[in-house]
Order: sequence, then C-alpha cells, then structure tokens
Amino acid sequence: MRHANKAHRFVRRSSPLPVYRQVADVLERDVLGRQPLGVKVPLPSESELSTEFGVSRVTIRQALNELHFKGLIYREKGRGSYPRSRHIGGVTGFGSFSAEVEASGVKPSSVLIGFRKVAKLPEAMLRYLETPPKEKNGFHMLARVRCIDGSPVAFEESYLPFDLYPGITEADVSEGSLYAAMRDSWGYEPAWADAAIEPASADADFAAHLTVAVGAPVIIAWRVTSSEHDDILEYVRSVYRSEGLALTIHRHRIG
Amino acid sequence: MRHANKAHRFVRRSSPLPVYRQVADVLERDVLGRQPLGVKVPLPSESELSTEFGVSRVTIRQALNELHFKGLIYREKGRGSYPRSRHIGGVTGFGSFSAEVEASGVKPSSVLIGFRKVAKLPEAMLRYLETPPKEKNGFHMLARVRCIDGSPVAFEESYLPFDLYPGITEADVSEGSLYAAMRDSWGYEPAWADAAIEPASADADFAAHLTVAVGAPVIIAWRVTSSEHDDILEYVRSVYRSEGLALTIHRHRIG
DNA sequence: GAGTGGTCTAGACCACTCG
DNA sequence: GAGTGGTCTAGACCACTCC
Repeated sequence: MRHANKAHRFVRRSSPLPVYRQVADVLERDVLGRQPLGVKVPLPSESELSTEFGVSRVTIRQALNELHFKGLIYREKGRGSYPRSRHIGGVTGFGSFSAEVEASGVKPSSVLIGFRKVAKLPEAMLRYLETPPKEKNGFHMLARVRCIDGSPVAFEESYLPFDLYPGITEADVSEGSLYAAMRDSWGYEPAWADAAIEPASADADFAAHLTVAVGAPVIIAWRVTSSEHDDILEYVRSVYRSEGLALTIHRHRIG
Repeated sequence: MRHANKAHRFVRRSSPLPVYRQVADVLERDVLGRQPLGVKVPLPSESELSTEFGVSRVTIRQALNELHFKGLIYREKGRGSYPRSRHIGGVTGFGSFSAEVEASGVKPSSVLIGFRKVAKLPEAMLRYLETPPKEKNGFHMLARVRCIDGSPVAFEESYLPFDLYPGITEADVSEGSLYAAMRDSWGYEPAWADAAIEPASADADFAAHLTVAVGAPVIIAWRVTSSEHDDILEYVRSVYRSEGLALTIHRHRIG
C-alpha cells in the first residue's frame, strides 16, 4: 500500500538519507534533548511512531535498533523504550578532540608543532599492534599540543597512512579538527578505535610540551582509528597530563 | 511458507534462543576462528546464508547486524560482508577480568582482601559521576588484588548496590569471576561501561598491594558498569600497576 | 484484555560491484 | 547482467506488562 500524503512528522521520502536514519536522527535529538534526571519517561511506542512518521514498524524498529546499539536507549519487553543515561562525565580520549571538548562547553585549541613524512611507526607502538602495519609508503606524522582554555592537556602524534591522504598540506591540518578534514576532504568517517593505555612518568620532552614537572605521572595512549570498512585512518600516540582532567570512555559495550 | 525439514545448518526451531541469535553465534565462531591475516575473505552472501540456515533473509540480516554493531564484521555494498580486524592486542580493563585474561591464555587469579558494607561511594568517585548515585541503602564493598601468573597487576574496589544483591556472601565473591556470579546468581548481564582514567603515583597503600615502589606511575580507573536495562551493577575503582601490562580498549565505537 | 516490544516471514525495489 | 548488500513493506504470532 502506498503511503498517504498526510504531512507526517519529519520524514522526506525524497531525501538521500534513508527513512530509518531520518527517524533515528529525530529521535536522537528528542531523546538527548530531554533530561528529566531520574524520571523514566518512555519514548512513544513503536506503533505510535509508525503512524506518526508514516512508515512501517520494521522501519521504526530499524531506527530504534540504531539508538539501542549506540547505547542511547534500552527496551523493556511489554513496557516500552527508554532513554539510557551516561554515567560518567568528562572529556573522552577517543574520537575527535575538538568536537568532544566543544561539546563539554570549553574551548579547545591545537598547536601544530611538527608535520613531516616518516617511513615507519615508532617501535613502541608496534608492540601493541596485533598485526604489523601494511602501509608500505610511510606516514604523514603530525605532532600537536592539545589545549583546553589555553593550557596544554595532551601531546599527540598522529601517523596518517601516506597513500590515504593525497595532496595533504600543512594547512589542512594546522587548524580545526583533523577528523573534520578527514571527512570533508577525503570522505573518511572514523568509526572504531582500538587503544592501549599505559601509565608513565613525564620525561624531559613531555614535561616541556605539557608544562609539567619531569617525573609527573602521565598517561600514554596508543590508538588505532579505523573506518567502518576497516581501513586504518590513523595511528596515534597521545601523552596526557591530567591533573584536573581525566580521560573518559563513554558507553563502551562489554562482551 | 513453512520450512522444509531438511537438516539445515545449526538452527533449532525449538531452542529458547531466537533463530537470529543462533545464526549470529555460529557466524561469530566461524568469523573469529578464521584469521587469514591480511587476506580479505568474505562471508557467504546473505541469500546463501538464508538457504543454508533455512531462514528468511531478514533474519540473516538481523544476525549480521548484531555482528556489525559489535564491530566483528563490515559490509560492502555490492561486494560482500567481511570480518573486521582488531588492531591492538592485550588485556582490556573493561568487562570481566577473569574472562579476558583467560582469553589471552594466561591464568588469572584474585585475592579477596576485604568485603564489607559501606554507606557511600568514595568522594573521589562522585566527582566523575554525571548524576549522584540513587542507591539509598549503601553498597557491598569488595576489595581484591588481581593477579596474572601470580604477580599483582591491579588493586580493585567494587561497590555493589546493596539492594541488588540479596543474600550475597563472601563465598559468592571470594573465588571465580564476579561477573559470572552476577549472571548465575542474580541474572544480571553487564552490557555497558562508562569510565574515567587518570594517571597517578602509587601511594604507600597502592605500593604495598601492587608490589611497586612508592611513587611509581599507576593508572586509576573509575568505572560504572550497567546492564542493558540501565541498572547500575557496580561502581569500581581500579588501580593498575602496569609495567609490562597495558590497559586496552577494543572496538570502541566513535561518534 | 489491551498494549508493548521481540521475532519471523515473503516479497519487492534499489544502488552498487564485477566481469 | 548477475550478484550483492540496503531499504522498505504488510502482516503475523509470541511473551511480556499492566490494569
């Protein structure tokens, strides 16, 4: 049966985005917008949503499943679907530094302190890799000091597979979010991160970049970021000084 | 149309597990079992799987979507579905210590060094919580030293909401996996973790438990583990000494 | 018993990839 | 053009919750 032309909520049949994504986006905004703090308010039922948006229940469920897998809602059989809470706050060390810090309401900034080509990844990083890197043509190495409100919180070296970023220049990378550049200039979407985290003491180099004392406790995080299609987009070593700032991990799925 | 009674691969219609879960489990074993290291071998196509298992394509897709959202496979339109790699190896600090360490092939053990009731969470943990804990009746506090091959790697305090674990005794907790006990005795399934991680130097207490020098770099991880239904199952503070052992995070979804 | 989410079916059309 | 995954439909039955 064809759909009636009643002005249904929000879904445009002509949009390049699939219907279920449009529904999921609307619901995500609604869910995240509402924070009654401790009151369990269910979403509208699947059949309500189905008529409200003018799509089949399967499509509604596809949208809800997205939110479910992302940890934004949970379902209770026979009862309803509810927003899930995030339990720990703060700035996470995975994903885009700029976006995350902006989301937390404070101004992020980065200072580019190095951009050059290197042939190989650092030895120490290789220890953590399950398989040796396949990149044969080296990497762009990008060293930045990450700041919040002007004070340095992390020293970060990104290794971008050379072949993946044709025509990259210092300008692409010297300002703004690297992730935004990945998306806008090359169409890459970071989707997954694998990381290893180890404690360390600041050596002279770290101490200088992070304006902490030599020997101060820092965290070294080794991270591999890959796309939905399993292309490795970057290898990163981050050194966090974190008095007053903790690395956080949100909605990590167990099992 | 009813299904033919041909002996289809692995699905039992009578099982309490839904068909798509059975399919997902079989595929997960197959996918994980095969590690050709660098060769992209696609899974059988959806329609092949559909006839092979004797279920509809929608059901196959439901199974594949599970694996997709867990980061175990990725799909390429017009091409096929492929296993995804995990890029960083090691022991992760989230989820069940016992299961993870066993999976890595080394023998885990825990030494219970404290089990008592407490009224409140530690002050330091409250700083990281987005909302104050709702538990009114206090917590079971469970202190353990986690060991690998006999040497201590972490000192861990778990705070279990009192009301959630009726009848808990020291025996439930003194041996084996806490997560296993959660599942078997109370039916709880840890599904999500939120965590904050900060570097620190070992104080005298940590140093004694972890057999490291006072002042050695350690990692303090604050973690909230919750069920699929958003019940908080435990609050944890872990102190990791990690010379020779890094905390890892596998397949963390970005965005 | 009415309403909810959970599962499953059969069938359709599309865009994409590959030969 | 054949095959693949991506999307969507209509309709069905179930187990569960709540009144």
